[in-house]
Amino acid sequence: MRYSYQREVIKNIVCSTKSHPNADWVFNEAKKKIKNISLGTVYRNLKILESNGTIKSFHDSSQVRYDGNVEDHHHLKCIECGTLIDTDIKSDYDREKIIKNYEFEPNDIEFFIIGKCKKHKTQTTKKNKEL
Amino acid sequence: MRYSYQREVIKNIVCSTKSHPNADWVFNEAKKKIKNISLGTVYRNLKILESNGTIKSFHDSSQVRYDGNVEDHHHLKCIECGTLIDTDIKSDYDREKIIKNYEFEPNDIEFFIIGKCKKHKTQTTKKNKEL
DNA sequence: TAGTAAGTAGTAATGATTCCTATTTATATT
DNA sequence: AATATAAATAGGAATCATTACTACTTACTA
Repeated sequence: MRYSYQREVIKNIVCSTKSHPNADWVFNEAKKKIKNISLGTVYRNLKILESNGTIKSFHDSSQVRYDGNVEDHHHLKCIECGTLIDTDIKSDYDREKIIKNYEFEPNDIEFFIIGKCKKHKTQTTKKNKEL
Repeated sequence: MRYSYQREVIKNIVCSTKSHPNADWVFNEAKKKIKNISLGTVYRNLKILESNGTIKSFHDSSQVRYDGNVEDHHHLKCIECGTLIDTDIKSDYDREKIIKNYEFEPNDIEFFIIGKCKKHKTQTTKKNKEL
C-alpha cells in the first residue's frame, strides 16, 4: 500500500482519542491539519485502517464509530448522553455449546452494557447502593 | 391508544416470524394485507409497538431489526449471509464490578456472537471438531 | 525524470429513516 | 344514528450517514 499523508493524519486522530469518534468527527479534526481533505477520503481510509487491524469499528445506533484501542475490550453505553466508556470487563459465553448446539463457528462477540453513566444515574440507584 | 388495523397487522407480522425483519420487509408483508399502507405508518407503528414492550428492536449494521420474541435471548450472527439465529445463551458479566468501578447503572445488554453459520463454516472448523 | 497506478477532492447518488400535511377514521358525545 | 374531534394514515419531501463516480494529483518504479 502506497503512503498517504491523509491516512497518516486520520490514523493519528483515531489512535489518540478515547472518544470513539464517528467519521464526521474525524473529518472535522482532520480539516485542522489538511484544510481541503474530503469526507470520502476519511471514510475510505477509516475502512482501510480497520481492515489493516490498525483500528476497530462498531455500530452505534445509526452510525459507525471507530476505536484506536484494538485490545479486546467492551463498552458501557449511557442511554442518556450516548457516552461510550471503555472497560476491562470480560464477557463469558459457552463457546463449546454454541459449536455443538447451533453448528456455529464463533469468531468474535459484540458486547455492550447499556445503562446510565455516573452523571445520569438515578437517585434510586445511588440509594440502593447505600442500603 | 386508539385502535388501528394497520398496527394490528404490523404486530402480527413481526410476532409471527423468527426472521428478525427490518421495516422494509414488514412493509412488503403488510402490503399483502393492506395494498396502500405507507412506509411511514410501518416505521411509526414499529416504534410504538417497541415502546409498548410488544416487540423488541436492535441495530444490525445500518438497519434496525425487529423481534417478536421479547423473552431475554441473544443472537448468533453469520458474517457470510447475515442470518440471525436465536439462542438460549446466557451471557455473564460482573454487574457489581461495573456499578462499583465505573459508577455505572447497568440496565440491559446487547450481545451478539459473530461467526459463521452451519452453511458457511469452514472445513477447518469441521475438521477441528472431529479431532 | 517520466510513466503509471493508487490516492484524492469534490460532488452526485443511495438507502434507511424521519418529517410534513391534507385526508381519513376510531370513538366519545349528543 | 349523526356529529365532533383528536388520533392515525397515505403519500411524498427532507434528512443523515455513507458510498459511488470521475477528473486531477501524487508516491513510487524503472
